[in-house]
Amino acid sequence: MNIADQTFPAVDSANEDRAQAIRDQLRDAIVDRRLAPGTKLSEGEVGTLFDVSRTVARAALQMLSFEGLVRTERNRGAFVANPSPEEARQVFASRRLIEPGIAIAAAGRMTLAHVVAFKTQLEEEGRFIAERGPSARRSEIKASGDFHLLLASVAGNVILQRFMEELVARSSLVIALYGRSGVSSCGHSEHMKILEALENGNSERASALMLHHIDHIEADLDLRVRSGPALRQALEF
Amino acid sequence: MNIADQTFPAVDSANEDRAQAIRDQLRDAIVDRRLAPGTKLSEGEVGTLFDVSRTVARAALQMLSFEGLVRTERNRGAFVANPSPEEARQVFASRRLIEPGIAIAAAGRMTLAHVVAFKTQLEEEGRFIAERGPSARRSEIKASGDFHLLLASVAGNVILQRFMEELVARSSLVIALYGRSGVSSCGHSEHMKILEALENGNSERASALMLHHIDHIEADLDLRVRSGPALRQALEF
DNA sequence: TGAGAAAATATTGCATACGATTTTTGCGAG
DNA sequence: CTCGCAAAAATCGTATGCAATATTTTCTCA
Repeated sequence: MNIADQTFPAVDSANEDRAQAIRDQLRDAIVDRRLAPGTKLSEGEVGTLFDVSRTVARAALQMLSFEGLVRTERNRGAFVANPSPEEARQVFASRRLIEPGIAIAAAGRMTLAHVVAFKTQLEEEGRFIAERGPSARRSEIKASGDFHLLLASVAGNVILQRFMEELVARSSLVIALYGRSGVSSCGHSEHMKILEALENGNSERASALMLHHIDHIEADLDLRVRSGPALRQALEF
Repeated sequence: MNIADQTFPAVDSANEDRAQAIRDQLRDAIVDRRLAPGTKLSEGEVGTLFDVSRTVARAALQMLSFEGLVRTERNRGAFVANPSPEEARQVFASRRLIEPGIAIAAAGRMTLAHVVAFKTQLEEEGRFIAERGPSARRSEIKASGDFHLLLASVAGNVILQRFMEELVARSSLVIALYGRSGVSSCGHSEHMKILEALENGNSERASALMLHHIDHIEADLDLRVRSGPALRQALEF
């Protein structure tokens, strides 16, 4: 249940910015659902948990707020974001607009090292799908997102890479809230097909496959407004 | 004229977050070049200037840092960003990817009110072009960006809208650094043509015009590495 | 017993304090 | 006069304190 313990030792970033390290750990926790949407993240609690003052905890929360992973209300505090169906649609609309282009850019820059990295990534992704249990499930969600982030890094545009980081993180949140089944196994094969197109330098095909892939992910969502979450949300739960 | 007015009431902004207000003012100052790239923005100075403590000044600078408008170095402070030619290319590559899609989305959502807003915007834009003097020049740059932001707000995707806010702001910085001529007068006529296509619901044409428009803006840049700026940058100027 | 008010408690927003790091200044040697 | 180095000043990173706001608990009274 302890968020700090579960994640990396974070030895490397000890020297670096502490707020950023906390941000990263909290983001991981949000993305793979150890922190449920709506959960309150009080400055004091985060601070004591990571053994820093409220000042730096606050900075970390502010970063997450910029990324849309946390919603902050004045004088009330920070909460893990609870994206509405409309927000969910906008997340995927944004991805449909951006990711096909990223796939094209990446196709033109693939090196052997990139191919190896993708293969490693997909292998890990497959391993988590094979495993059972909630922990593997979480790792699977994360790995699935990592495929898209790897692609963005290959594309070589740091601005788009950052946009994708935000979109992938928010997608995880959306899937956590509105996901129907584990589309992931299906997604895995689509990832492999995309890699194949990238390897062949077939940018058009990679782009088209990516578009379909995003459509499939979104199609698995149930974005009808449900009384359950809405009620809970209204009650600030 | 002001996009914020168009979308939110934003009247209680004074009551709201002060850091955000400072962020907005600093961003305006950066975007229309009252603050030159490389200028140091010390927390204390910003704080006294806006009559707040360093805490909130720091928060404002952190926000600008996320948007890529200022670069912060640990233990050294915040500086108005000084984008490299490579960063400049990435900004425009991102815009080429996103804005045609935004134009298509906007074309499908244009209302009469939107058309009126655009007409008002373009009229103002034209007024600044006609005027002379550095002040009008600055207003012209800002107005030109506002056209793109207005389009993004019409598209109705708040995520993409935020991305565009960042990209437009960074573009202003890039144009300030690498702009050759005032392409703006040419840009103005292109804006008008885009609006025409939007009015007619011709989304394909609006999208294509937008792509060319971005190309034209970028074509006006001189992105060759020059000894002057590079040297100055190396010397932390 | 239940509803509403009032007090107690918790949490945030912001300012300030202090050690750490960087930058500038002052000064003497070459 | 310039260079190098040490002291001083400035600036940053972070903790903490206080007032304002929100939340919870308790108490009162119908």
